[in-house]
Amino acid sequence: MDHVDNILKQWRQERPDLDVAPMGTIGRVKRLNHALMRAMEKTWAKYGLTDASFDVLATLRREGAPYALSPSDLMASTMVTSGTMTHRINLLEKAGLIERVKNPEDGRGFLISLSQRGFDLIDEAVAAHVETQAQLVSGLTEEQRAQLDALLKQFLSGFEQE
Amino acid sequence: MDHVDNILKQWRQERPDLDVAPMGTIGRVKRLNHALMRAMEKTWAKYGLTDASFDVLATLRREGAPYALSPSDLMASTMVTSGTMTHRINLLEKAGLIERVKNPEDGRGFLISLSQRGFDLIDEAVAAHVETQAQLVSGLTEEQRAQLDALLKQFLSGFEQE
DNA sequence: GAAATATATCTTGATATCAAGGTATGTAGT
DNA sequence: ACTACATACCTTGATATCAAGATATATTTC
Repeated sequence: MDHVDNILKQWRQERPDLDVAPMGTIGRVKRLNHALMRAMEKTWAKYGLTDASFDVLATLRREGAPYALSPSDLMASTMVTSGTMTHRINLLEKAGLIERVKNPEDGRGFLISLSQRGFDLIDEAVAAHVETQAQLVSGLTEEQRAQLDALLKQFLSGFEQE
Repeated sequence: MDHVDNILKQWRQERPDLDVAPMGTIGRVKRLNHALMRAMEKTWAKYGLTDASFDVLATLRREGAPYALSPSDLMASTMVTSGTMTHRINLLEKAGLIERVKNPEDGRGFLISLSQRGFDLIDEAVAAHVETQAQLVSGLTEEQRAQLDALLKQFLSGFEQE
């Protein structure tokens, strides 16, 4: 009987006409996401990073050499709007972790490129981050984690690239 | 091969020293939450509500008569800070959907109580919301949804009430 | 090659959130 | 009853986000 079970019980009492089973699943996804984010923020903070800045640096780092993407690519990968991405890039540029360079193939745009400092920082931070994540999933067996993964993937497939 | 699979593939190429399997699971929770929230916001907006305002009104509604809780109770239920809850209550009070009444049992505090308009609105909105949620989980069979539910519950149990 | 349309990015203005700290009331220990 | 501490809520200041719209460059159509 967890928090979400209690919510469903209340609704069944008050509104027996509604089928609230999906609310349980969706509610748990929301609460779980919230708890995971809060936990991961602590690790990011140790490197002076936030969800937002880690996200951008990590996206550039895992892309491989030469560690550069356009703002549009970054937006697509991180699910934020253009205004938000501009803001993130401005902050990271001011911090010297990335650089804006003119896109030689498209005069309208830029490429966002990891600086050496940005590379070094994210390479260290991601190792700590992975360790934190391992800790966070340690309540599940490897088999359960894989099973959860498969279900989440199917659930997500209904929303991506449509 | 979804978006998250691609991220993991990139990391395995660039940082084969890291075990990124947990990142896949956690990443899917994040993306799924994002997609679900965006979809549900559309329904809330039809009733002039947001995630925040729906959350408060629904918490009061499902509590049952007399549909009143203290701000502290609401904070505990909705995982936000006191400043955020004060702000939410101010907005809902201004909209005439809730009322602040002095807590007769504790001079420091208030009770937040659903107004008649608030009750009518949330009662209608929650029906539409449940319908939206049914639509959102329709990509899973009932059995899969129940299985996902069980795994999420176990995952969450490591974070709640500790 | 001119006009119409599409795309890439940035700007603006509004909002929600959080962390930290403030004030008032309640509770416990002596 | 007096002191110390705890609790409940609000205020303040900073930040991240989004939606809508602006500007500049590309691309397509005729």
